[in-house]
Amino acid sequence: MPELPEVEVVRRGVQTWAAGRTVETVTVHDSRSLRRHIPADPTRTPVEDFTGQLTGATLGTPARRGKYLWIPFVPACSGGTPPALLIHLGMSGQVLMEEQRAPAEKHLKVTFDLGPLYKDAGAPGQMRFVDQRIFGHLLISPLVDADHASGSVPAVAVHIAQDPLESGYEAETLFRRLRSRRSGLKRALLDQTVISGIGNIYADEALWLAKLHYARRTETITRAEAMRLLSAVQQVMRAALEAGGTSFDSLYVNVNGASGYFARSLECYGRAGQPCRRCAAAGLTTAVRREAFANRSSYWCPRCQPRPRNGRW
DNA sequence: AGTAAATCCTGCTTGC
DNA sequence: TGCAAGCAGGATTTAC
Repeated sequence: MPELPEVEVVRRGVQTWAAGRTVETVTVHDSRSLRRHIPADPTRTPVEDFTGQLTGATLGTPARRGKYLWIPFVPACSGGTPPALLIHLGMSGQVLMEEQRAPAEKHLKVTFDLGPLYKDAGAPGQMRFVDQRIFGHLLISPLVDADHASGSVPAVAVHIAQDPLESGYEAETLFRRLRSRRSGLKRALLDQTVISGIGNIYADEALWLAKLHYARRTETITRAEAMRLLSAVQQVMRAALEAGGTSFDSLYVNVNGASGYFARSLECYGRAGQPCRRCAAAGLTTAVRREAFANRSSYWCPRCQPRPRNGRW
């Protein structure tokens, strides 16, 4: 559920409340949240290696690409580029700042006890990772230079494409990737190696805004359509970010504990059977439709986003 | 090689 | 009332 805007909200929270602090102790309550952590020391278990590397490390400025969030360790005087703590929220992951005395959440997975935050002595003592469905995960990964990156990215995330809110994102790159692919348009939008940060909800919102059908063949996309789609994606995500990251699903809570996605702002997703708002504004009545798609759902307006008929499947 | 389906996981909702 | 099936979905794994 958390997509780019929600992850960015978490990143900002981490920057405010955790950057510059030292990890004093780490407690792993459920090792499944570390299933993707590969020990740097092969004689250690993932939990031992994870806690060992983190204990005593100082957290730097958090960074993000698409739905991937990572916190580089602050380099020690003795040189070498340190790794980063990578956080992926999956669909139900939360990062919470809590007092140590606060009761454990039902789905608490990892607790980080943090040293003082010098700019704010009242900062909560713990950063917690809570995740009901365990699609999220934490790991420690070395940072490497990616050829298209302005900075460095975790080695485990080098395959992730730039996201549409990165400065200098090239619309032409998206156009070329869509044209060279033989697939449906929404499938391509959800492929994080094509463009990153888009999930099921904002994919439907952006397609609605751009008036494109989700199953439109990517190899027939025109340059103008690709530009229109990218603009729609950026518009939807900027609006979400402005709203503070939203989630009608109470599973998603941002780092400050406030709740998530902005349900009222959704124009299309989840509105099956309800009138398309753009059609309604034009005096027409068209019901939003829902169809099964790749183990989930797609929502679209049959008038605004008609299925292509001219052989462009 | 490139695309698509299957899979992981839990809790809420729906149907019989 | 109770149980079972259905649904939600990000990203990796497996299959074609």
